[in-house]
Amino acid sequence: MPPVNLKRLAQELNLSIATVSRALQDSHEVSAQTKERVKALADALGYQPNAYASSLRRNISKTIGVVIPEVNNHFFSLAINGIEEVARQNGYHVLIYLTHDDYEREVDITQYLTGGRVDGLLMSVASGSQDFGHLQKLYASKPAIVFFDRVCDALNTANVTTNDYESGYLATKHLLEAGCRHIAHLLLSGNLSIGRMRMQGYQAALQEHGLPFDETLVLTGYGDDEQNTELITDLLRSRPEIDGIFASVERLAISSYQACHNLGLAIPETIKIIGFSNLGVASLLAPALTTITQPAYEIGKEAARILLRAIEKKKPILPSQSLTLKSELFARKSTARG
Amino acid sequence: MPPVNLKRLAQELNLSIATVSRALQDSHEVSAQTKERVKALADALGYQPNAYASSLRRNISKTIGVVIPEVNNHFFSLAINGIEEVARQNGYHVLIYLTHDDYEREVDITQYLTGGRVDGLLMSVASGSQDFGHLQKLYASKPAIVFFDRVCDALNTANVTTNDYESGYLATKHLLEAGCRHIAHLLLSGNLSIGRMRMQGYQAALQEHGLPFDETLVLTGYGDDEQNTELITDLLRSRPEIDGIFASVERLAISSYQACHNLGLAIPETIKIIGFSNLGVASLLAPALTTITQPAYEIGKEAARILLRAIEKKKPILPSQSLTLKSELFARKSTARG
DNA sequence: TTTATCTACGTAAACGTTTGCAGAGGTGAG
DNA sequence: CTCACCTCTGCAAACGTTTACGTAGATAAA
Repeated sequence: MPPVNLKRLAQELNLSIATVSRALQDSHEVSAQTKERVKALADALGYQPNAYASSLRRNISKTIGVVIPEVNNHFFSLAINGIEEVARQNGYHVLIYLTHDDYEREVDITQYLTGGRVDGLLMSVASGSQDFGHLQKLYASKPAIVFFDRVCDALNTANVTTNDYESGYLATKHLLEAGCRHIAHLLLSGNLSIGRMRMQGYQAALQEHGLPFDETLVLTGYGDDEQNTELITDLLRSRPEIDGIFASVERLAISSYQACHNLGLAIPETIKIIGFSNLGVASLLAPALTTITQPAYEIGKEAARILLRAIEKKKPILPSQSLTLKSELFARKSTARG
Repeated sequence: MPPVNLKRLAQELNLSIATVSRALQDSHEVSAQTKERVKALADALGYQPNAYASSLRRNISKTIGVVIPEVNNHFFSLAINGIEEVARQNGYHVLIYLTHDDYEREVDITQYLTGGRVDGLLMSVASGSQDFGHLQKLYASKPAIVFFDRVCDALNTANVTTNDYESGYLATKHLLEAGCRHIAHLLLSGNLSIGRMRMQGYQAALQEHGLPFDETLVLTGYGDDEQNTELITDLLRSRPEIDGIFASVERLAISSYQACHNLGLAIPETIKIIGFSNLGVASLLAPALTTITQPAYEIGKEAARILLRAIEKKKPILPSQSLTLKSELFARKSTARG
């Protein structure tokens, strides 16, 4: 059985390939009658245009790439949800790449993507990244890029983030008002602007309460959860005065719980914990975890919208299109006053 | 600046396009010296082959599609992790599509995919699907398909699943041995073989303990979590004799917790709960949730391996290549003896 | 009548790659 | 010297689309 492509349709209808192609695109250059005939046969034979031929010819792939550290994380999975939603509504396909917070992988991936495979890119930078040379190369090579959450300041494009400074400030203030005086701050990387912002909020709140900023209370975690639990356990053991933890990442909040369990520290009596998290079951934890929750789904949607709009209009993305959404603080048991 | 493609390289090197193409593929038909020259320039100019031209010509896209109900679910996000891992190692790209357990969307998506956009497909069927006509059409249209977890028996291909009958049996038995006598079973769809298997295991365990199978204790949930919580709350209110819940899906286990909280039912004292789940924080819940945990990451990896092997060898996938991995039961507080 | 305009279709080139075939030049055997 | 063979390279077609351009016929304006 011959494949069902334009040529096949054209032959069966005694038309030229051009006319068939135009008919399927509802071109005004084709008579209504012919359009009918073409569409009827196309439906009957189940014609599906060859995406690669079309992409090649038009230099448009109707595909976007999503490059993120991990997917097994509520923030990112919700973001993907939003991205996929918007993409689908606009007839775009979504390619997914995971960096596992590894710099090397991120470099590899960005290289694949310079081939025009995608029309645009949504990205959240790996915490392990130090320089952004690979991103600049990628940026120069064409596709529109929008960063979300973990942004890269070095590129002249739009970012979709949350009010990280304010959130860091409020989280810390929340702990202070609950009575904490020695607050540890856990984060993944000091290189990312997102981490710096939260850190600055943390410092501002401390200062406002007349407390010194103690560098040794800042812990930078790795990718591996067990390793992080280990690190946090060590920190808590060696610094028994710590009475509050501000975790900048969901995973570190969980590891903190584990560490406290290990050491038999009572939450919130002897130590209070607040963390960035999109964990749906935060309220069901023992004890319920106080969270700063980012609107992950909306972030994904907005980032995708900015990207697709730029692609469709063939206009470059301007930093002025950046968006800042608000996170929300849900006070729960883990930071209740002793 | 002219684009950097084969033509450009050929011109600068005074070679033909054909020779350049062959050189980059390490063809034995090109002299070592020429290969060197070509590769050097390609590197220098940052040449990236046009994926669409290549796909068009070779009729191979080096891309697989992943069609799943949702991504905000630990089982699927871990599976994606495994899939992406294997795909990347083999130079494949991963397109992702979410059905949100909606039949219509699944039909739409399968239609996109009949265009030769992907070389193969990994799929977990939407719980809302009733007939599989769309899948049969898709199957007929070419690409290799491997189902995982939520399989479609109607197609003559390989499935990667877990020991669902056994798991359903063991979960129920676990509750029975903990003292439960009125066990509700929550699931998403009775149409999927996976649901039927677990249900049969549930029934077998009941029978073994001389207990009758009570249809009214079986609850079929929807997509929306709040709605499910509502349903479960109603069930528990109207049937106070229920002293055990076997949730066939992570989300239903969580909703069960919510329902118990709403009603002030003590877990595990008055009611015990076990659920299929890949929730990392299961042990941190109040109380810690007894789970049957599927090896989601391995499932993703194995499914991807079977698929890619078939693609590379251009051989059809046989049902005999199906794999059954083992789930593990983690007994925790939520099913402890009163 | 001629000329212009419009409609509906066809011709052919182009997108960038891969690959069958041919051929030029060199080497070795008879 | 001839013939065969091997090495390296080029020519050109093909993959399935899209689209600039051309054109035949019809209609309308002059």
